[in-house]
Amino acid sequence: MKSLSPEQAFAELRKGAAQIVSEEELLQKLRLGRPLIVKLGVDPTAPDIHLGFTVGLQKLRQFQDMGHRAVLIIGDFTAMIGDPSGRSVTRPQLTHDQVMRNAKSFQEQAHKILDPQKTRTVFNGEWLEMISFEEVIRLASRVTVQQMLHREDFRNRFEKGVSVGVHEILYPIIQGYDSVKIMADVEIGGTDQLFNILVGRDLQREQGQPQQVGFLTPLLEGLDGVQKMSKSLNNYVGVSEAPSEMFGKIMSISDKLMERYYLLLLGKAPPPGHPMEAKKQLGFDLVERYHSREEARKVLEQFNTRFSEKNLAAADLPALLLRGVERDIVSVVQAAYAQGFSAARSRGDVRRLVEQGSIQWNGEKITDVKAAPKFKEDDVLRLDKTHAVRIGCA
RNA sequence: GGGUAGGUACCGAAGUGGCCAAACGGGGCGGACUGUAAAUCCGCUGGCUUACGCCUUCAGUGGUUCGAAUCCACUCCUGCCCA
Repeated sequence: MKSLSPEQAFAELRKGAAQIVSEEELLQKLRLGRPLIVKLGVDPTAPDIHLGFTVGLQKLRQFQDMGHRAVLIIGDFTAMIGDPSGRSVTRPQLTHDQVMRNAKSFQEQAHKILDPQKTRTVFNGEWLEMISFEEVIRLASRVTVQQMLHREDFRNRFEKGVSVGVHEILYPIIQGYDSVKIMADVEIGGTDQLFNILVGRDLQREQGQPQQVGFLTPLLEGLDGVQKMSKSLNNYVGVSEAPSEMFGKIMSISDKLMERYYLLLLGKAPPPGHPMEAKKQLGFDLVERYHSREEARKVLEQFNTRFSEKNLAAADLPALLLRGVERDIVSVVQAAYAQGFSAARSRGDVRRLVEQGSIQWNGEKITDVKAAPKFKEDDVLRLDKTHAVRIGCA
């Protein structure tokens, strides 16, 4: 990979890009023959990296493999503001403590994709914490309110009468300043980052630096297939999720969405054949990538036993210990969610599940909330479509 | 700072003294049908309770009242217009 000509490298990099600002400039930079400084920023507003963010990370890795210098910027400072991009409401601001906790796990997860040896990680609080207000004003004078209002997210809010905080208006400037600080040649970001990246270019020019190239990757839709994948919408797949969950979430996406995932995550089209088979393959590949081939095999096998053959008895299920649990069905189911899946369900909620026929004991439906089956070891208790437990020694 | 309109459950939005745990829509959850797909149909959607019922909730605090999401006072927050 190292001996690519600039043109070849450019052609490789361009694959999977939504937009490059500008293509000519990127090519020129590649022709310089020196390692480029490639920036990818992330605000550790949540402790998990999800598949959506891996799109940019993978692109960064590609640059890295070509001998360029990857700089991962952890926005410990900016996370406290919250990127307003694409948001219809102001983000909650986080405390420094929360941010630092998130940053740590974030870095670990990013290294699943990046080459840790060759990645420079910096925190933007390093320079932003000591910036003077005078400097801020000077930077702010580079951007106009009109420019900000051209952004769809701000404009929408403005027109709908939803508040837009001044700190949010400052956000792109701060992000742009990061580019100045690390002298970025390229900044990678989702298409929603266009504006922020352009501000970075402005600020660099003002400082007499060469302007960074904006490298925009497509935004990956979340599990709902509509909105972009994000933690706050709870439509994400985290890279450090358990294999079975990761696989399960992939199996639940629509066929249409599967095509997007193939394209953006694996860089290819789904294989021909039954969409379900293609989806299993996708799930397998992703589990293999973020866990191991072994885990992927196991999870696929489990899925086939559990869902394709519907053989709950032979499936690998979390154990439920009944010691100290009231034996009425509602209590048992409630304990099963809590023990097996650390998912709390209220009694009323569980009662509803029972009444609506979701609960099965060894394949037998239980719809009476007053039932108290005589559970014995190895009994299988189905909780809902995707959750079941096996009774353990009591 | 002045004027004015608002703050209701996950979100949007009704309700303006008892019939309100609060219409309706979205989302979510469960079921049927499937391929943990889509579409469709049915049900559920504050907590505790087998149930009668009880408890907590309509920005916050304190009042009025037999009774308040609804009335009054003050406080906090937001939009719009003016300065």
